[in-house]
Amino acid sequence: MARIKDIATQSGVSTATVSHVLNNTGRVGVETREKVLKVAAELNYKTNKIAKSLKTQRSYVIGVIVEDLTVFNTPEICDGINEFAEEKGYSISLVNLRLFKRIGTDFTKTDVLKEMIPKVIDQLMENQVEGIIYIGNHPRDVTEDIPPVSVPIVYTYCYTTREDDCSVNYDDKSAAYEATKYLIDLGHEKIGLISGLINSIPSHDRFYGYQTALAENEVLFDPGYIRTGDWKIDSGYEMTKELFTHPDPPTAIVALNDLMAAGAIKAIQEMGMSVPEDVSVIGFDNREFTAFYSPSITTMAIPLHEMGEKAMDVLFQFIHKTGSSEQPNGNVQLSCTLVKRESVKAR
Amino acid sequence: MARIKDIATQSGVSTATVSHVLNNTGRVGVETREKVLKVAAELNYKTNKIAKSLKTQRSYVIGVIVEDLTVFNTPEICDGINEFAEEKGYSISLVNLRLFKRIGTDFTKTDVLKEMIPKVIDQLMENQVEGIIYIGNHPRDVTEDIPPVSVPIVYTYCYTTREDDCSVNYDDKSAAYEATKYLIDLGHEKIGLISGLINSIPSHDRFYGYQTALAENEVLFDPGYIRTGDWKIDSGYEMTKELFTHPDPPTAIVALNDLMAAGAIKAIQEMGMSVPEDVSVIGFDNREFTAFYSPSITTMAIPLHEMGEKAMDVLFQFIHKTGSSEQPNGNVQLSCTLVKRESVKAR
DNA sequence: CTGAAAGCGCTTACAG
DNA sequence: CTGAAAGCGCTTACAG
Repeated sequence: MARIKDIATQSGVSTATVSHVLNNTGRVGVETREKVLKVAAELNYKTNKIAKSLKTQRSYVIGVIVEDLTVFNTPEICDGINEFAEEKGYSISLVNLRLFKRIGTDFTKTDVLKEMIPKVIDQLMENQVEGIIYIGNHPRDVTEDIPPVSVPIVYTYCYTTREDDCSVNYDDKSAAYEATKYLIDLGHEKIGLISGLINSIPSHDRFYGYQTALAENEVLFDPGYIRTGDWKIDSGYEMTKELFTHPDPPTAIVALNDLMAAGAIKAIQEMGMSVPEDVSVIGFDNREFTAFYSPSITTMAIPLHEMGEKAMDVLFQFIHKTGSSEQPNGNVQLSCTLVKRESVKAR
Repeated sequence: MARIKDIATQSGVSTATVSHVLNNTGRVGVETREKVLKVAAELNYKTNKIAKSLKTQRSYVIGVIVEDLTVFNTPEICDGINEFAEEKGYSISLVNLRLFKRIGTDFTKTDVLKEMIPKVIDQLMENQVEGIIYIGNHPRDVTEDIPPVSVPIVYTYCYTTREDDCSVNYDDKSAAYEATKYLIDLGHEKIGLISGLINSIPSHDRFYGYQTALAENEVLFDPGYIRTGDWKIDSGYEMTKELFTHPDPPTAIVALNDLMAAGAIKAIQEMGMSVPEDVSVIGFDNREFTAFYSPSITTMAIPLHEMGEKAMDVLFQFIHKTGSSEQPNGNVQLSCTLVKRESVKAR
């Protein structure tokens, strides 16, 4: 590998001058400049960024910690980070906790997390990252799991209550409101809701959005239309069967994720009814399969790509501390988008 | 950030000695050692790996170039790389070409690739990566798209004909053979095949596997049972309808990917038949949705995780050049696994 | 067992 | 406009 010193000797100037022409800093005579550039090209010179980083104390790398790369939300968030980082000239050091494979979806097992996180943060710090983005698998408070860090850290698809730290998420309440409102506007008044696990924040917020939509549009709230699932397909199936024991069964169902929506559709079809002719079903997450399902499933798309971009944007602002007062903080919320497909029909 | 020099002054020894105790190199007196360790802990010392790398000329980082992180195969391959890299103490610098978003699935537009690849490889080289793994989106020859690199590079989910370079892939022929054989063993003799685009290597190899299975089991090959789709769901639907214009229509269909299998199921159901009661359907890829589909789809799982691990393993061997003769090379092929679900039934 | 010194490949005041 | 020199934070022969 050619070094600056090689260019210097071959072009008969000092390393200082070579550095200046390579970085366009300082005034260098035009012929000196050309000579140096020519030699650099001949030698196929590539900057040693390790050396440069050491001297300048800037690495231009950010650490991205993902709880699990193979969970559906993560690649697209990462993609957004990549896009923005590429623009800004940052490299990504990726750490994959592989959490799902290690502990499944049981986030009460945070001892595993508590043990891993400090280690991977240390690693990242040793590699001199300028900031960290932490991508969760499920929206929840991770403040207890993640120790304070001496570089900026922004959380996405999870959040922190730590002051000065920033998270970027999506707006669950509005999303559920919009989904419910969509059904109401289509003439539905008996709208079943299949919630996820009750101890989860999305379940709470989405339920709130559902209720608000009913209230604001003067549709009576009937607790008999509410069931609690566990996010898995089978619970959507079972809760739907239960919903249809109601004397005046729903004409539409909002499932709080796509898997339960698929379960709901299966149950409805099994009961001899058809989606959307007899019952409309709407999901949440816009998982890939919803487009392939038969019928294709109307669902709320989470702005994953935008969350990644925004997270990187916020991190970038932290790193380059723009005017002290404009410092971003708290929880940024991006909007979801309704993706209309075949599983919903006007009443 | 505390430096070795800080530890040295505070514990009254030289930086050389501090370095020795921190790295367990050289003999250091036990009380000196303890003193140094104590001070290091007090100062919350973290190695500056940038400085260490510069001196030792080893970065312990490998570059992972993915054609598109959001395409289904990529996260799981990455996950395998992560697992192995973590064990071996390597960091991952992730570069996402975002190819699908840039050019879709038209790999004839390789000019975009040809322009991007040298750039990202240069970046990686400037960051002093010790090796590179390139993850394709579709099995194809990428030799023309990727210039020679001065560090080891291994390809996965794509391959190269460049000598000394190594690719790791899965065995398409055996996989298709096994899928077809499975149907034959269940008593099927009229087995339709819906191929992907004809210019693709997987289409070729899988067709070969299908034919071999028929031949070896003395099932007559009927070209009337063969249709060519384009990997998309609609083509599976349409080709299935065509297959059923055959005077003696198939009792089972092998679709060369899961999307076309989903299309096939849809078509079969629409024609008033049932899967698997009337027709069995088998897919390829084990996409996530196949488990949620109704009926759930029997399919061939590609060993993505293992491919990632193996790629990292091979790269690791290149980096640490174990005995010259054992150098891995050529195309490593891993086996697929049949995932049995509801869409197939004995005849 | 321990330390002084050189050097990895860069950048950057500073002097001329 | 150009160069000599110091230094970023480490490691590692080498000498003692």
